[in-house]
Amino acid sequence: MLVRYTCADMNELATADTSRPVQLVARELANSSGYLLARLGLAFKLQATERAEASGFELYDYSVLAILGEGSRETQATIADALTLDPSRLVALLDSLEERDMVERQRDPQDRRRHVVSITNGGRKELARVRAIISQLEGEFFAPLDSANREALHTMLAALATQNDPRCCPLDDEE
Amino acid sequence: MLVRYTCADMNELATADTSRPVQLVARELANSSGYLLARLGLAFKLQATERAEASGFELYDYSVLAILGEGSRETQATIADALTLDPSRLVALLDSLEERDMVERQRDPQDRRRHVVSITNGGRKELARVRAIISQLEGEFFAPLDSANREALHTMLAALATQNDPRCCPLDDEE
DNA sequence: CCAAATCGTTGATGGCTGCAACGATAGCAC
DNA sequence: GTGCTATCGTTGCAGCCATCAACGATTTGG
Repeated sequence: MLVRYTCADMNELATADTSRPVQLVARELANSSGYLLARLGLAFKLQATERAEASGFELYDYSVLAILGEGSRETQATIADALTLDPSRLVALLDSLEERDMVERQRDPQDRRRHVVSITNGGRKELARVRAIISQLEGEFFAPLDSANREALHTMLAALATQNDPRCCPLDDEE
Repeated sequence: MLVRYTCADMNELATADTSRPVQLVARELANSSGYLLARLGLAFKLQATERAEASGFELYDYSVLAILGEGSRETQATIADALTLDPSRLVALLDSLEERDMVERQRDPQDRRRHVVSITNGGRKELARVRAIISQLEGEFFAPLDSANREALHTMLAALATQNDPRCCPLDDEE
């Protein structure tokens, strides 16, 4: 149940290599929803990374900005936890975002160990930009499904996430 | 659009950390089917890895055995290509599998540069074992969906794969 | 006032990925 | 037949990233 995927592969996929008759994975694997989930998820992430970086973003920037866009979080640890990200990795991300004036770190006067992180106006503008990029990608990626099916798919994914990745879906959610 | 996930995280997820009120990701992200796809795919892969390794397998072993289980491939390159895997990485995998007498490498008499790789009887038995493990995981992972929905989901994933990851789904496929 | 815990940060370490180079072999041109 | 080039599997190397430990600053609790 492998999922590796490289940027080179994405290019290869893009340029549609017709010289060799694309090698197929075992039907046994293609028949596994879990396997498809893993490969599609990785494919989506790589395309998102590609497009985001083409626009000067790191993909993780989007996750962070999206979270802050819905309200400041009390501590950096909460952000890292939501994203299942090592706190030390978050430091570099915030440094980068702060340099570009997209977020602000302020000492919490209540507890001076903490940094309250919040998004800036500039950050909101940039957030809108990346959001549009990702949104566009999503439109292309899910193009094979009509609107009703897309909604059905999302509902099912949310149900799976509720059990398998609670950080994503607590209870309810709607498109 | 981040997807990182560690084994530690999986444990954390397993032990159901109730001390802290699980931090949620932004609704904006949870509402993105692509984001859910990425996170669920990674979650599934990690759980699969965990269980496979608990039984003495490397997860990639399963991919390789599954492919060979449906017929020998002419060259190692075709296997690597199907799995979107660097040929050099495949070498180590096959070495390991060959040591454990699960696969055989034979020089192709037609073209002595090539190795024809095939699965052994022992390999078939081990393949059945891992298959059972993964199958069980899949049952648990997709438990939130009833049988009809699971089938619908698989059909949709297959449709997406046809466009976004042709190596998985050429045209038709059925559970 | 002291000890232990927490928060953000830095630094080091190990593992993995992807790439380049190599020997062996085949195909092709002449 | 003889080079030249391409292909195949393999090996070795080098960069990158995740993970973990440690540290200063600060808070909490006894």
